[in-house]
Parts: sequence; C-alpha cells; structure tokens
Amino acid sequence: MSGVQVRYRRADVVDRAIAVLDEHGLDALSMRKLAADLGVQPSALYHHFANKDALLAAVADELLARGRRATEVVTWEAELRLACVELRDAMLACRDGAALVALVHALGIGAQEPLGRMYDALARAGADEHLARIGARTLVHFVFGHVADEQLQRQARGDASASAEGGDFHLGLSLVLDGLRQRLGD
Amino acid sequence: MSGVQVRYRRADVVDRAIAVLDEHGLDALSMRKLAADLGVQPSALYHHFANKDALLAAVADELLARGRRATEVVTWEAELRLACVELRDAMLACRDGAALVALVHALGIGAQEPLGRMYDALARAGADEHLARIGARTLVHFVFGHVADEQLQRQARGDASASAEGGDFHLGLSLVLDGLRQRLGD
DNA sequence: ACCTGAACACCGTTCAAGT
DNA sequence: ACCTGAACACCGTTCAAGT
Repeated sequence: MSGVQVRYRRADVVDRAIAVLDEHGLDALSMRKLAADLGVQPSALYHHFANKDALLAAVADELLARGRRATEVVTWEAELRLACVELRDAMLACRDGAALVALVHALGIGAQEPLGRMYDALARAGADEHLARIGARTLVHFVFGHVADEQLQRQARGDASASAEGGDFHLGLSLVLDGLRQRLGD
Repeated sequence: MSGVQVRYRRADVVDRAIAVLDEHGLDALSMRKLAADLGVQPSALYHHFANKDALLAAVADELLARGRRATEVVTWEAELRLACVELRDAMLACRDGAALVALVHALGIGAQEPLGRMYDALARAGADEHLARIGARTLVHFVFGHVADEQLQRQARGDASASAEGGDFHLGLSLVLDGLRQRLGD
C-alpha cells in the first residue's frame, strides 16, 4: 500500500550492522537478526557479502575508518602514539567494538590498515624492514589485546568510563616505544 | 552384549577435546561433535561442564599446564623470557592451540596463570604494583597476539615449521623487555 | 541490482527420566 | 555419578525464482 520498498546497498547494511552491534552487542550480530532488523530475508544479505566473515570484516574496517583523524605530526614517536590512541578510541567508540576488531584480526580477515600505517612510520624513522615489521606487529598486538581487556573489564563493572585505564594504556604503550627508541638510536 | 559401558570423568572429556582440536581444528570442537566422538549424547557433557565456555576454558588451561616446564632461573629477564617462550610453545603444540587460548582469553574465562607468573617475576625484579601489572599484561598480549598470527600464517601456507618466526618472536619480545629494563633501572 | 521462500545441515542448552 | 531421549530456540548458507 503506502510502503515504499526498501532496498539497501552494501554500505547501508554495514551502517545498520554497526547500529545493531552498538545497541545489542556482538552476540546479537547474527545474519538472521541483522536481516530481521533491516526487514529483509537472511538470504538477501548474501547479495552484499559472500559470507558472515566478509560482513564482520567490513564492519570492523568501517569502525576503524570512522575513527581516523587528521595527522599532522613531527616526530615518529608522536605519530606512532597518535596511531595507537586513534585505534584505541575507534575500538572503544562502540559496544563490543574491541571484541569485534580483535575477532576480525584473529580470523585473519580485514584491511590491516593500522598495521601499514605503523610500519610506514617506523620505516620513516629509519627502522630496517625487519624492525619495522615486528615493531608494527608488536604495537598492534598491544593495542588490540589491551583495549579488548579494557572493554571486557569495563562491561563486567557495568560502567563505561575510560578514566583510570588511560594511564595503563599509555604506560604499556611507552614500554614498547622505549624498546623501539633504543633500537632506532635517536 | 560384550560392550563395557564407557563412562567419563571431567579430565577424560578435556583430554578427548584436545585430541579433537588437534585432529580436526577449532571449528570441529562443538559440543555435539565432541559428544559423538566420545560415543555419548550431547547433553551428557553438561554433567561435566556448565556450558561450552567452561569446557573451552578447561581445555585452554590444560593445554597451558601441559607446556609447563621446570624453572630454575637467575635473572628476572631470563625468567620472563622463559615464561613467554613456554607460553608460545604450549600454544603451538596443538592445531589451533593459539586461536583457542586467545579466544578463551578474549572471553575473559580461563585461569590467568601465565599473567600471575609474569607479575610475580616483575615484582621480584623490583617493579611497583602498577608497572608489574601493566608489564605482565603487555607481555601476555604480545605473546597471545604474536603467536596467534604466527599459527594463522603457518596454516595459510600449509606448513608447520617454526623456523623463521622464532626470530620475529624474540625481537618483539626484546622490545617489551627493553622497555621494562629501562624502567627497572638495572 | 536486489530480494523472496523454502530448504539443508547444523548449533548450544534444558530437563525429566533412567542406572 | 553419569548418562539417555526428546525437545526448544536458534544458527549460516544455498538456490531457484521473482521484480
């Protein structure tokens, strides 16, 4: 009757998936629930994504892209710090965001954009290929692991304040950055 | 007729779960498949474990316990190195071992024994409570993240050799340990 | 290009009941 | 103490067909 038919593009589905994630959590992000939320059959989603992994990867990538900020930076260390803080903020911006990003990384799907950014910063700082690769990996592992823990403990407590953990994050980050500085001799 | 009735204790179920994991991978470690492998109804498993999470946590803990080695060590750094290498070896000892241990950690279940060991080593090294806590967390995040990546890439390649990655692991580990040494002033 | 409808082969979990 | 049998409420995915 008066209903306009709703048809979605890939990006619309990703947007709605993020809304479902934020409102109901990662457990609720099933193909069937997402389809129901869109008012569509589950099978319709397979027009946009090959499978659930592809959907999750797209959602994680979009979450990280939304957290991207302009970067005008002087030292390699400030740039790496900023990249890590940005990554953390993007993961914390949405309920279960850290768990989702960590999951997508654990499955080996998703864009690896943060890794590339940190690799480049280290290469510009004078690190050889090996140090840049391992340094970037170590930083990314630290951020994923630390922030996933953080969000988990925050949920266990029921609150959502970043207050005290900001300091923990920066201390852990400094441990790795100090190790890097020692090897870059700068 | 000639069949002896098979009845299992909790530890038997965990042992079999590790065998299933090693032979068929994490995807195959469902309550129903494990039950079928044991020749038992799925519901029988709920006599031994409250739910699947509890089973996974028990499997991860057993995997790590099996990797435990005698520790006779002089410096705090050598002790931390050994703890990390031991953790890595335990995760790599079994197909999808890294993915399982990382998953259990991500779910916030499981024994946290490696974390405690590293915390103690740092405390003995003279770290205050904050540094010991964050240092231990950072090391554990590094190991889980790095080794999960390692096993993933190894599976993607189809081989199972640790050859080159050992060096990558030790370089990443050294980055964190150097940062810690700088703060312990030793 | 985007979706429906129906089916297939699975899941985790509960619970009354058996030995 | 350990297990059966049956059920419930879900999953992801495929595929022919519709517009």
